[in-house]
Amino acid sequence: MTKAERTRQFIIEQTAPLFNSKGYDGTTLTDLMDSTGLSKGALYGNFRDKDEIALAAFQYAIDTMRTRLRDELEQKNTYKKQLMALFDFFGEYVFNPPIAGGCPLLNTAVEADDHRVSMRRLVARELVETVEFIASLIEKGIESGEFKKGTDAHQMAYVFFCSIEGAVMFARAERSEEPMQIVIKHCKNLVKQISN
Amino acid sequence: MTKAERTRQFIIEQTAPLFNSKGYDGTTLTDLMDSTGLSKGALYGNFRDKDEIALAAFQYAIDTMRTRLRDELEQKNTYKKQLMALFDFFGEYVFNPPIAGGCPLLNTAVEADDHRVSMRRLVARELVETVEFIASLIEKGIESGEFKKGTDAHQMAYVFFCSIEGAVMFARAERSEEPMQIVIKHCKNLVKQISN
DNA sequence: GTGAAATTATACCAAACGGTACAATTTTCA
DNA sequence: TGAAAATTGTACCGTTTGGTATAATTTCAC
Repeated sequence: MTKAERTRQFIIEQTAPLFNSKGYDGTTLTDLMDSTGLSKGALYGNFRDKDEIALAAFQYAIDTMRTRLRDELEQKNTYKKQLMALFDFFGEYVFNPPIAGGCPLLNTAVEADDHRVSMRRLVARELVETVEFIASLIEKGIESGEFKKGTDAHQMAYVFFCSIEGAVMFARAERSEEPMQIVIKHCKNLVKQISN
Repeated sequence: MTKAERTRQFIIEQTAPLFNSKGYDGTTLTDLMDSTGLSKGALYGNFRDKDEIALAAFQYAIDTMRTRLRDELEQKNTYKKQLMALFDFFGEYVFNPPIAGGCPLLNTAVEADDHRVSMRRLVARELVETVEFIASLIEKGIESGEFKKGTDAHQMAYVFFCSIEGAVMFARAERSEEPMQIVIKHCKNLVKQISN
C-alpha cells in the first residue's frame, strides 16, 4: 500500500461521518480539511473534486455497514436467528452507528432524490441490493425448511427493510428508542408467523 | 389580508417545494429569488432570514399535506375505510405529492438530524403528532367495534407510519412504485387481521 | 544516499453565499 | 387625492464557497 493509497483511505474514513451527518451540501471543503488535518492541495491531489470524495465516502460507509452486519450474522446457525440478528443490528445502531450520522442509505437517498441524479441511481442500486440480501435470507430459510413454503420472501424483505428505515428516521429525529423497538418487535413477530 | 401578508404567503407557497426538494443547505437565496420573482429586499422585508423562510415553508408543507389527507378521510364512513384511504393517500402521493419533493417530514427529519437542532425538535413533534393521529383512528375503530379489542393502536400506528415513510424513501430513490405497493398491501392486511 | 517522481502546503482565484443600507416605489387610509 | 407608512428593487458588503497554480517537501526505487 503506497503512501497515496493510505492517505486516500484516511481521507475517506475521516470524512465519511461528516458527509453522513451533514449531507453533501452541508459539508464544506473546510470541514474536510479540519476533519483530516490536511490541506486542499493534499485533498485535491488524491481526489478530482468534492463529488469524488463524497462518492468514495458513501461507498466506504455502505461497505462498513455491510461488513459489520455480516459479522453479526455469520455467528448464527439458522436463518431465523440471522434475521433476528439483523433486526437487532439495526436496533443497536440507530444511536450507535458504525458511521456517525445514522444510515448512509437513508441519508443519501433522501438528499440525492430530486437534485443529485447520479448519486440517486447509485443509492437506488444499493437499496435494491440490501433488500435482495434480506430476501435471500428468507428464501434460504424456506429451502432449509425453517420457514413456511408459501412465504413471499421478496415482499417480506421489503416490509422489513422499509419499516426499519422509517424507524431509523423517526427514532433519530425524536431521539427516542421507541419507534425502532416497536418496529423490531413487529418484524420479529412476522418471522415467528412464517416459522415452522 | 394586507399586501404584506399576501406576499408572505406567496413566498411560502413558492419556496416550499424548493426547500422540500433541495433541502435547506441546498436551497440558496438566488433560488428563492428565482422561484418567487422577488428581490432580496422583498424577501428580507417579509422574513428575518433564510431560516425563518425555511421554517414557514416547512409548516406550510405539513399543513398542506394534513389538509389533503383529512379531505380524503372525511369522505369515509368507517375507521377501517379511513385507514385504507390513508394508505392509498401515501401510495398516490409518492410520485405526485402535494408539495414537490416528497414527504416534508421525511426530508426535514433526515436533514435536520445531527446538524440543525431547533428544526429537529420541531419535526420530531410533527412526527409524533402524525403517528398519534393514526393511532387515534385505530382507537376509535376499537371503540366503535370495527377492530378487535386487544389491538395495540399505538404499536400498530408506528408500524404503519414507519413502513410507509421507509417506502417513500425507497420508492422515490428507485423511481419505482413497487416498494410502496408492497408496504401498502402489508398494511392493509394488518388492518384486515385486526378487523372484526 | 541521491535524484526523479509523487505528494503536500501555500497562496491565490472568480463566483456565490447570506445579509444590509437605502433610495425608489406602492399601499394604505384619512 | 395626498401624505405618511409600508414594501420593494438596487447596489453593495464581507465571508465563504469549490477549485487551481505552483513551489516546497516527502516518498521511493535504484
